[in-house]
Amino acid sequence: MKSLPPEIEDYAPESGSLAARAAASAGRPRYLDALNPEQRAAVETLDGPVLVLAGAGTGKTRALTTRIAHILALGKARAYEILAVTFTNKASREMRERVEALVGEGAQAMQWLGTFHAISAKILRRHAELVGLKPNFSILDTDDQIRLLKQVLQAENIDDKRWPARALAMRIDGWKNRGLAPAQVPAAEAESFANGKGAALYALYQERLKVLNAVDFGDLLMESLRLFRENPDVLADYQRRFKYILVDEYQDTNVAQYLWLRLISQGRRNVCCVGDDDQSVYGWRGAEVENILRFEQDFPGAKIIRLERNYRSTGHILAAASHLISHNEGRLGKTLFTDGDDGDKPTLTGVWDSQEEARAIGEDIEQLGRKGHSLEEIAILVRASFQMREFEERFVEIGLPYRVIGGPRFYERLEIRDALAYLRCVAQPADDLAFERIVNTPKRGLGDATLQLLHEYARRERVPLMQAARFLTESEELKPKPRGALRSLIGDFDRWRTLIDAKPQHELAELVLDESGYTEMWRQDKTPESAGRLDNLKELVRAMEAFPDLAAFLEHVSLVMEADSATDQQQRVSIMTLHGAKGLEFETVYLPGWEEGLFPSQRTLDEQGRAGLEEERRLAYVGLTRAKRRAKIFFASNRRIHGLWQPTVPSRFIDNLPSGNVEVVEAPSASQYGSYGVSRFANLDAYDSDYATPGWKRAKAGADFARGEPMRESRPSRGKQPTTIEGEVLARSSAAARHKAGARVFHLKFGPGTVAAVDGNKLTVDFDKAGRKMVLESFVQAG
DNA sequence: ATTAGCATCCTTTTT
DNA sequence: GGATGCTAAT
Repeated sequence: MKSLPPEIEDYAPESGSLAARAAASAGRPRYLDALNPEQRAAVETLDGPVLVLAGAGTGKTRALTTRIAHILALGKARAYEILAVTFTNKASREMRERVEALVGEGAQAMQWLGTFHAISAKILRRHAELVGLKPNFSILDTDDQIRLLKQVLQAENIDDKRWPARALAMRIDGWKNRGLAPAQVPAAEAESFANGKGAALYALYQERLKVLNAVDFGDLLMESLRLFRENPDVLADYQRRFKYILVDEYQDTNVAQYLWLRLISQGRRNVCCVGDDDQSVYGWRGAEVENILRFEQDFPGAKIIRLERNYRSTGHILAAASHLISHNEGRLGKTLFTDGDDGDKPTLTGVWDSQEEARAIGEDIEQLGRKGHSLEEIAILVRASFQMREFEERFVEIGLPYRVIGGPRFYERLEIRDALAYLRCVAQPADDLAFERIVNTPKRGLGDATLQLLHEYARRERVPLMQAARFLTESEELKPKPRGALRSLIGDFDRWRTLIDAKPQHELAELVLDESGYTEMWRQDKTPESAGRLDNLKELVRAMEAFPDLAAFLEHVSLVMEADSATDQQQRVSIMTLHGAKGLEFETVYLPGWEEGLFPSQRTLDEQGRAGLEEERRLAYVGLTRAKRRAKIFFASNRRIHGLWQPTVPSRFIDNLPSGNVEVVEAPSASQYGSYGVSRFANLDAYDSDYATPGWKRAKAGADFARGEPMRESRPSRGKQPTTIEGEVLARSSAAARHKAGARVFHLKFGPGTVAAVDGNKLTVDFDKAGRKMVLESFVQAG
């Protein structure tokens, strides 16, 4: 077996060393003074499994980073003997920075600090051959993954209209999240795709990945799991190596990650997981709250430490958030408290539509700005990214500087992906997906026909496309023109490849992009974006300088798809999704779009039922607890969905707020826009009554009425709701109860039709005019 | 082989 | 209302 490199360059005092003893004898180290008793327990309880339940704003990261510093200071382990896993790149960067702040350069040696995916990739590269890969395997992103699946579907003659590659990708991801190899997929689920071919397609896809010497995100976990299971000696080595293991955001781990962690921690069992069950918001991508709820069973003898003292928010905000989240069942339960002021009550404002919402929030922010508040301390947190546009448009109009966080990412841009495909072809000649992407970009006269030929040959001879191309240019099978183009392309790649070791990677990249004609292509392009694209390419080349070599850069790119080089000094308001806001805090937080269907998301409700509702509520909790001093909730009575204006109903989460801690506020200068919708809420007396007052109900009924077709079948009438949870309607329109085969329905776009089949929330409908379509149940009304 | 025009899908959330 | 992917026309 392959032994691990020695890493002797890292220094940390041996446990018995002078330095360690000096530190110990100096009494309590200074960094412990900054902690409260619970945090200190989280830091000092080093041996055995520990679960730290850290509520929002309770100093979780501080506890975690101090714990690392403590381990290092006591000499219990060296930096490279600590495994510290986070969920996002953002979190691991922050952790590294903060450990560095505590222990200085020592943090540099934390080479096992990173995301589950990054660490898995690192391990996998060291032992690639044991799982049938070469050490330079490519990591495919979602886009590549779908393109590959498309090919698999095509090869199997499966209609990818009826069975879209995207849907298959989601299923496969789901299986991988649950740690299921193709053979382990439950029969019932395997059946459910393409008439029972689900698992078989999964298996074929895995085969293709191996041929391509590639893995997808899920494989990073799956393959390292397999590596550990099939090679106990390798596993034992890592078990021995990691003297202390820390896991951040434990509530977000999926089954595969849990299994991975359990394997790797069985050695010394010094595992410390930090998390908050109330902030578990990634269930949709396989996170299992159960993991954290079950911790004590999984790690017998575990100590549980609760951090409940909140340092972030004022009293009313905390009260509102706590009351909201108390509507969830299945919590471990924490009671956050603060010694601080009550502060301002969170506000609740109703507006006519989403445009007025943007207008009102824009004005409110301007007002704060005039009062001297920093825009950096203001954020707008939305449920879904399409909500952002309205704010952007409005803010551009009024000249309010803003920044969208988590928007289209640098490495997802077309030109960047193309450039990377070139580099991947240079570094990893077997990377067919990359090759395919750029064979004809810029245009070289290598179209479908040529590619078809390449594919045939590659398939027959079981070689990568690049090699197929090489052979074909030497035969007579190609017409002269494509043959020449292909030959010169191959020649280029061969030449570039000889330069890998001769030139710094950023210079090589520049050369490749120029010689391939790629930059020229954009220079010729006259569309308005082309200049920006060229800038991005320059930026890419510049970013490469910081890496030791091309391979290291490509690794970084596949795993850390982000780049925020915007280093301007101007203050900006942040616009981001609620998911993206997790872990952040702001003085003032705007929470727009609290409407049924949008938040909670109808889709989540339809697909996940009660678990989905609770997750949405946790998201609301996350949103509220981001606010330090001001939280401002908005809901609109009308919103444009799929280009059509639809009346909306205030979110049930508004009913979950404690009326005593919330203030109902009229939108600033709303009347000038003739918004009669607002006044209803202004009249609502929220002080001495709950929201379930006659006034509130009237307000809601008003929204119903605005729907135009008063109380028709478009919504289930009160009283015979399909599913009820804690007195709440789960799904405003649950398919099962509403439409049966044969029923007449009406669809806004397709018109009247007859239901042919029902599949969960999807209906197959024979429309009178539009023919047979599969539509979401929520888009049709009984008709 | 390339392009323009048309149809269709969609809209969570991310490693 | 918008992007993406396909078909049909050049």
